[in-house]
Amino acid sequence: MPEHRYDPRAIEPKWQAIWEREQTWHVSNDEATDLPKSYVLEMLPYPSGEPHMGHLKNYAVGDAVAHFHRRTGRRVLHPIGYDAFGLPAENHAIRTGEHPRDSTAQSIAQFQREFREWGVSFDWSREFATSDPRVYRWTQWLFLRFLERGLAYRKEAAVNWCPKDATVLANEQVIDGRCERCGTLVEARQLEQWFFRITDYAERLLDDLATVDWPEHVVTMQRNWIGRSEGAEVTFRCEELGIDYPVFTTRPDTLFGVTFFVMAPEHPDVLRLAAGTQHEQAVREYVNRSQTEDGAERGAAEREKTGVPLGRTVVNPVNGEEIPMWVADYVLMEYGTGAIMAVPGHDERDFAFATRFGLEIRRVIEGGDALPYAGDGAIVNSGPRFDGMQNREALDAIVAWLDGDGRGHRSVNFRLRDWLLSRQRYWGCPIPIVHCDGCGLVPVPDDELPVILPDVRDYKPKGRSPLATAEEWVHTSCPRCGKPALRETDTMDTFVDSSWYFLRYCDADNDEAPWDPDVLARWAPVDQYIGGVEHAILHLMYARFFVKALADMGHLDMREPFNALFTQGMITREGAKMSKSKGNVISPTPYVERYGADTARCYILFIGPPDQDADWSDSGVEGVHRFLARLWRLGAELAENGAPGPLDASTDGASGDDLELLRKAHWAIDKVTGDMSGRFAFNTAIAAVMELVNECYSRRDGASDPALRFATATAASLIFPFAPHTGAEVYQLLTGERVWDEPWPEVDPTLLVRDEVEIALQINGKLRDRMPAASGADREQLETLARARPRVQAHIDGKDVVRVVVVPAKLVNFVVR
RNA sequence: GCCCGGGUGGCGGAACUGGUUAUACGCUGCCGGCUUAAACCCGGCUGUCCGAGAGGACGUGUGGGUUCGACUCCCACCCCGGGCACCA
Repeated sequence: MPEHRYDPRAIEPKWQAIWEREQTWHVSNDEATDLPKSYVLEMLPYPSGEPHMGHLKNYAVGDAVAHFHRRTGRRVLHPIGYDAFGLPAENHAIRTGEHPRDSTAQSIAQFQREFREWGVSFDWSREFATSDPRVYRWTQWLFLRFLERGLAYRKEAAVNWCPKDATVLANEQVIDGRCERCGTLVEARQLEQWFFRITDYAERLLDDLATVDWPEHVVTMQRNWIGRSEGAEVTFRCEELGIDYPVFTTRPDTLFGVTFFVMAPEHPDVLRLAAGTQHEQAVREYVNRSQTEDGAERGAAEREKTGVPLGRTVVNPVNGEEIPMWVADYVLMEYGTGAIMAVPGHDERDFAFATRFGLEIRRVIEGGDALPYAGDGAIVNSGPRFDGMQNREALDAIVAWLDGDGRGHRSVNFRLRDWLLSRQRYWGCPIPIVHCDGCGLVPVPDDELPVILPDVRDYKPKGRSPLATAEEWVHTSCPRCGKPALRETDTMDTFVDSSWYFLRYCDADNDEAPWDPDVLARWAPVDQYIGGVEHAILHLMYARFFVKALADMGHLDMREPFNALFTQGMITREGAKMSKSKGNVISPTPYVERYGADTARCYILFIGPPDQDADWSDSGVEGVHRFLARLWRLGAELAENGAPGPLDASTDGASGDDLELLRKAHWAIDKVTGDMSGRFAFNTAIAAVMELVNECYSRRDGASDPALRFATATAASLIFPFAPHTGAEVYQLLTGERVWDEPWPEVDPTLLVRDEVEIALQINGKLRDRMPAASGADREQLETLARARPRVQAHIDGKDVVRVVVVPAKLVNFVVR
C-alpha cells in the first residue's frame, strides 16, 4: 500500500492554478441570470508590508461566506482592491526617499501573492488600487459633484502645527501633545481647509441605522458619535455692546437657575468683549494659553475648571437679570454656539466652576439631597408662572413662552461635525481645484481630470503640502479666465477613497463614469460587509454619507451601502494585541508554508466565535492540520478502492454502521448549514465536520464503501468554504466532480430523527434514571413506562406524586412530596 | 462616570427559543497499539473532592429570586476587555 500523506504543498497550488486559469470566481456584469445576487465584501486592506493574521481572519471569514452563498444558489460578487494612498507609505518615503508608489506597489504584490496562496475566491478582474489615476480620477470627479452641490466647502479651521518642523500634522501624528518626529509641543493654527458637509445628513445617518443589520454595539457607537440632543436655542443679550448671544441648552426648564454665562476661548468675540475692561490682559493670556494646549488634556473631565471673567454681562431673557460673562475652556467652540448659559444648581460642570470662583448657585428644581441635582422634580424659584410645574412640562412651557416673542425656540443639536478632508500631504488624491486671483476657487473641468499627482523630490512637509514644491505642476492657468493660477496643493483624506471604492468594484472597467448606475444597481448595495471593529465609526459613517449624498444627486439609488455588517475580533498572542513595537507579531506565512493555507484558514475560524478576540496557539494549529489530514487520507484510501463516480446516497435498507454513518452525515449537513445561515458560527460548523470525520474512522470497518464514500464526500463538501483546496481535492478523488459546481448538500430530515430515543427520568428535577422509548411515544405512554422503572418506583414509593411533567422525546419529571 | 461585550474543566471553546447525565470539537496530559527506536499514525482515558471499590457529594464569577426543572430568565454585586468621555 502506498504511503498516504496529506501534502498541501502539492494540493493547494494545483487548485489555485485551476481557479486562476479558468477564472472560476469571475462574474460578469452582462450575464443574464435568474439567480439572486450577493455582494460579499471584506474591507479593503491598506497595503503596508505584508498581510498579517488580522487579514487572514478577515478573508477567511469573507471567503467562507462567499462560497456558502455561491453554493446555496446566489450569484456572488467578491472583489478585492487596495487602499493605497496614506501616511505610512509617505512616512517611509520621508525616511528613505523611496517613492510611495514603489513601496506601495511592492506591498500590493505581496498581498496579491498571499491572497492567491490562501486560495481566496476573489474576482480578480475588478481589482484596483485607490492610488491608480484611473480610479482617483473619479474620486476627484465625485469631489467636484459634492462641491457643486454645496456639500464640499472651504473654511478656516484649527490644525495641528509643529513649529520646529514647520509642518501641519495629522491627529495621529500628535502623541501626548507633541510632534511624533521631533517631540516639540504642537500648536493650533488656523488654516483654510476643505470640508464635507456631513452634518447636513446627521438626521438621516441617525434614522437609517434602524434599517440596517449591524451589530448592536456598532449601531450604538454611531448613534453616540452623531449625538443628537433635543433642546432649545435661547438668546442672551449683551446690552453694553448691543450683541445677541444665542446658546443651546437641553434644559430650558432650568433657565431661572442661570447665574452666569460662559464662552469658549476660541469664540471670535471674546477678545472684543474684554477689550477696554480691567480683564483685557488676563483674557488675552487665558485665550493664548488654551490655544496652545493639547486638546486631550484640556478635555479631561476630572481636571479643575479654569476661566477668567470678561468684565461684561448679558441679560437672562426669562427674568431680565444681568449675569456675569466668563471665558472658560470647558466650553467647546465646536458644539452648539460656543457659548453656554451656566446653571450651577443643576449641572455638575457649572457647579464645579461656580464653586471654584464663588459664583451664585441657585436651586430651581426640587429633588436630590444636595446640589447639583440633575434629576426631575417640581419647579421652584422660577416665578409664579412656572413654579410648581413638573420640570418636563415646564421645559415645553418655557420654550413656548420664549418663542412667543422671539427670545428662543426649539432646537436640535448634533455632536457630529463636518468632515475635514484636506491633508497637507503628498501621498493622496489631489484636490482638483485651481486658485485664481481673479476668479477665486475654480474647479478643474471634468474633461481635464485626473489631476495627476506629480513627482516631488522631498516628501517632508514644510508648512504646506509637499506638492507645493512641484513648481511646474503648481503653476497652471485658470480654467476659467486662462490667466496664470495656482493649483490646490492639499490632498484628500484617504477616507474619501474608501467611501466609494465598493461602488467602483461593480463597474471597475468604466472609463466614462465612476460607474454606470444600471450596472451598479445589479450588485449594490453590499449584502455582507466584513471587517475590523476599529472602523465602526469613521469609515462606515463616511461611506454611508457618500451613498446618501450620491443618491440625492441621482448617481445611484440606495439608502445604505452595507446591508449587513460583521465585525471580526482581533487575533492576539498570549492575550496581548500584536504590534510591531511589542515584537509579538506573528505572520501567517510560516504557518501557510508549513501546514498549508487550508489549515491556517480553518484554524483561525475554529479557534472561537469570529466576532470575539482569539488567542493564537501553535498546538491548536496542529490539531486542525491533523483533522484535514485525516479527511484527506480517508478520501485517498477510499479512492484507491474504486474509480470516482456518483455518490450513492440511498438510505433504503441501510442499517447498522451504514445507517449510523448516513445519519451522522445528515446531522453534519444540518448543523453546518444552520451555523452558516445568518450566523457566523464557523467554529461549531468545523467541529461538526470533525465529528463526521471521526465517525467515518470509527465505523470504517463495519460500513460499506458507498456509505463511507458518501460520508467522506459530504465532509469534503461541507469543509470546502473553510478549506477550499482540501475540500475540492477530496471531493474530486471520490466523485470526479468539482465541488464548487455542486449544490450545497441537502439534508434528509427523516435521518435526523431516530426511532428510539433516551428519556431522562427525574424526581423533583433530579436525574435518577434513563430509559429508551419510541421517539413518537406520547405523554401517557412515557409516564406509564417511567412509572414501571424500579429506580423511579424507589423514589416515588410512599410519596405523593403532586405533578408529572412530560416533555415528549426528552424527559419525564415526577414532582413528589 | 456613561455605553457596549464577556466571566463555563489545565487551556481555546460548546450547549440554537429554560428540558436527559453541563463541558461537543480541538489542545494539553496520561495509558495502550504500531515501530529495532523515535516521529507520524491508530485506540482509550482526562471537571473537582471523598472512597480501595461500587458509589457519593459538589460543580457554569458571587449572593438572592422565579420555576417541576436555570449556563440559559429576574434583582443586586464583583471582576475582565473594548468604546466614548467637560457635547451644555
